[in-house]
Amino acid sequence: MTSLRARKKADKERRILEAATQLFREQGYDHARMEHIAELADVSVGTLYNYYENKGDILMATVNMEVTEVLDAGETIVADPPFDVEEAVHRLVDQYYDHSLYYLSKEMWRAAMAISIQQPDTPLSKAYTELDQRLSAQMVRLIETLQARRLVRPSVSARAVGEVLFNNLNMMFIEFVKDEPQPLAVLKARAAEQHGPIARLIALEKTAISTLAR
Amino acid sequence: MTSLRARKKADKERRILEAATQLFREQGYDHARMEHIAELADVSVGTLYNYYENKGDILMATVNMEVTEVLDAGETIVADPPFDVEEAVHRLVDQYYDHSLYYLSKEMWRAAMAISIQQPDTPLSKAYTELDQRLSAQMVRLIETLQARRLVRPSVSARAVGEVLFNNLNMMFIEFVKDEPQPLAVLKARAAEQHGPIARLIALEKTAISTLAR
DNA sequence: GAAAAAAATTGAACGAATTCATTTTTTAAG
DNA sequence: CTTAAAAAATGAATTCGTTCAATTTTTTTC
Repeated sequence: MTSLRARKKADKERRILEAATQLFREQGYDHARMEHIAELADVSVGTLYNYYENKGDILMATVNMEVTEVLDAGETIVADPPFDVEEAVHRLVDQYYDHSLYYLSKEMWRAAMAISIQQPDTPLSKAYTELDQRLSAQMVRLIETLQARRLVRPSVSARAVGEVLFNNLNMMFIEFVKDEPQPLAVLKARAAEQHGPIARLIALEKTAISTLAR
Repeated sequence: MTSLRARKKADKERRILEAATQLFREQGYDHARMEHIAELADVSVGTLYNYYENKGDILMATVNMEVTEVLDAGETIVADPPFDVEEAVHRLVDQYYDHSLYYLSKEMWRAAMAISIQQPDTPLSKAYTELDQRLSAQMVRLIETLQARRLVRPSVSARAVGEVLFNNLNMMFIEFVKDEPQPLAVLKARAAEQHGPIARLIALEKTAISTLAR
């Protein structure tokens, strides 16, 4: 049987995360006060620190849940991608992007990315970095799958191309969250402009080489 | 004639920047205390804030000087690149990387990148972002130059490929500074692994297509 | 079920960046 | 050269995240 202590603990951890996430969304990560989070979660400020290392850690817990969802959603596409390289890459990329602002604001993403860079050795930052690596691996697998289906030239290094594409979409996402007014549609359009030419470079089609389009 | 006031001001700004940079290098950005910087620069703490918006702003001033140097150094390579795509890309990338740790520690880079993401609208963060865009444009120009010399397929979009390569090297640099023990040589080797295949994809040579090597 | 041990909670105290009312210095006006 | 206005400098007060000694709650032991 789960002890009273264990139950209380799980309950409090959930309450803290919910309270914090609510405030982060409503007021932004920076404006949210630890005191206020504690109040909402019905614990003392000191208790917050028994559950999370610091304020950023609470944010990272939320962000990691979000990224995990994105990863799962991506799996569906990799399992059965469209029969066209450019189309397949766009589908995966757009799904990442569409998911990204569902739970988290740009300001929350900015804070999370800053934390993952500045404090890379905390457990939840490491978890975040690992999730990123799994997203990258997912893109690599997409290219591999397309290659197995003879849509991508066999001579291409799926690993290199997949990782480069991922790093590119990731960097573009950073620019996107830095630019508060930039709409999602603009991000997608810009990403498409860059991934399109790469996709056509690696595509294996009769028309591929003659239409290595600009 | 420059007024007494203007001279004093310029002198103080320089003193503050030097003091701060020294402490950031010696003790790390995080451990350096504003009080200590003020003391070294021979001004009061309050005065620091008449010259820079906040602690991060002082760091960004140093970092921007560094990036400006990298940009200038890169110009030399773009003006007269090696007659081989892969070689040319590696030269530029390696020069970026070699320069990066000359004045700034990994810890300083981490802080600077975190700041540029989290506070993207301060003047010096915007300047940093603009410098980054100019580095990206430099890579695009390298590809264009190679294309003009018939080393890169004319059908390739220099813009797309250049930007993708830059975003990739930038993202790899972020991973590098996050990973304190990773040596520069490993960063370069990993970057080469990814840029090599891309370079060979866009290279225009008799042997190009048959050696689209993995 | 009482006592001891372990775990969890608490909030006041601390540390460090930042702010701001006051004072000092420099420039401009007469 | 005085004096008023403007600019710059100052450091004490404020803010907010984080720490930690003391207290309370839960579990274990006998």
